[in-house]
Amino acid sequence: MALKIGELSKATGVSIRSLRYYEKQGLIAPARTESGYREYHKFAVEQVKTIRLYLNLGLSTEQIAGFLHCVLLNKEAFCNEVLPVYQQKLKEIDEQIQTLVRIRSNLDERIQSILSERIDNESMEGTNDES
Amino acid sequence: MALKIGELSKATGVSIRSLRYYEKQGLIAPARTESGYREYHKFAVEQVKTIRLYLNLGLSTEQIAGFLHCVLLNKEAFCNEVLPVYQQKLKEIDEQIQTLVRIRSNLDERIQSILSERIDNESMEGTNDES
DNA sequence: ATTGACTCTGACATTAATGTCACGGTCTAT
DNA sequence: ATAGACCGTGACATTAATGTCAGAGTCAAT
Repeated sequence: MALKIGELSKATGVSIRSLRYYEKQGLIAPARTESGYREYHKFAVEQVKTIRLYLNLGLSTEQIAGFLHCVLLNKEAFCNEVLPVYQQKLKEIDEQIQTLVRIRSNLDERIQSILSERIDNESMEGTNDES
Repeated sequence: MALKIGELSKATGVSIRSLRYYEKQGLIAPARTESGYREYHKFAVEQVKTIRLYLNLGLSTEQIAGFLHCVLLNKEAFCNEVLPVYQQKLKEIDEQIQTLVRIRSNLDERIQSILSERIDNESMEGTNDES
């Protein structure tokens, strides 16, 4: 009935290394056999998939730890810790997008500038570069 | 006439630590006094600002090293190494933006979902959460 | 000559999640 | 009981640019 770590890894596609890491970060707390092996209950599969879901949203293990115990039992809307984390993350992502878009524009202008200068000089041959 | 590293740092706003790092990465090669002090010529101010410009475009010191010697002497359009780096970076940035936009949408949906569920339950008091 | 400001090098820290390795114990099938 | 597959912990590596510290040498002004 209980899963060993290798079985959970295969069932979830998450590496053993990462499962141990999640445990150290307080995201999952398997029982132990007498000999020290981790024993995951079958719900752990869903639990790990939930952790992956939040990690894929760009949340840190620390942030996830702040509400995971609640969302595993309730709908997100019932967990007061979730909304502020989402809103904070949304803000960060908007800032990152803004930065990237600004860089993108700059880069694009430079590329267009180079291309147009090359077209201008396409008629004349014999130019060189790369000192 | 020559600048010491502290003077160049003040003139450019770049930390001494970073100036030494740029040197190690092959971006700038100051002369040395007999006693081992770095001696920058006055053009180094512009050179460092150029380095900062490219770093702010998100290029790595390694990428910058690939064309810096050329762009310090010519217009970008004359340096064949520049365009492929720009195009590669543009591609990466577009991918990053796509990823962020996708996460943003997901996050936004979740926030809206939480908010609407809360509005739905606004009339009924006495609910609780945070097991 | 001494002090204070400056410089040198080398090293360790930072971030976050994951990979990988070493060494040793456990379990299972034969 | 023994081989082979599995598991345990702990440690180091990864990335990239920068901060910071320690210990030592240099320079300029007094």
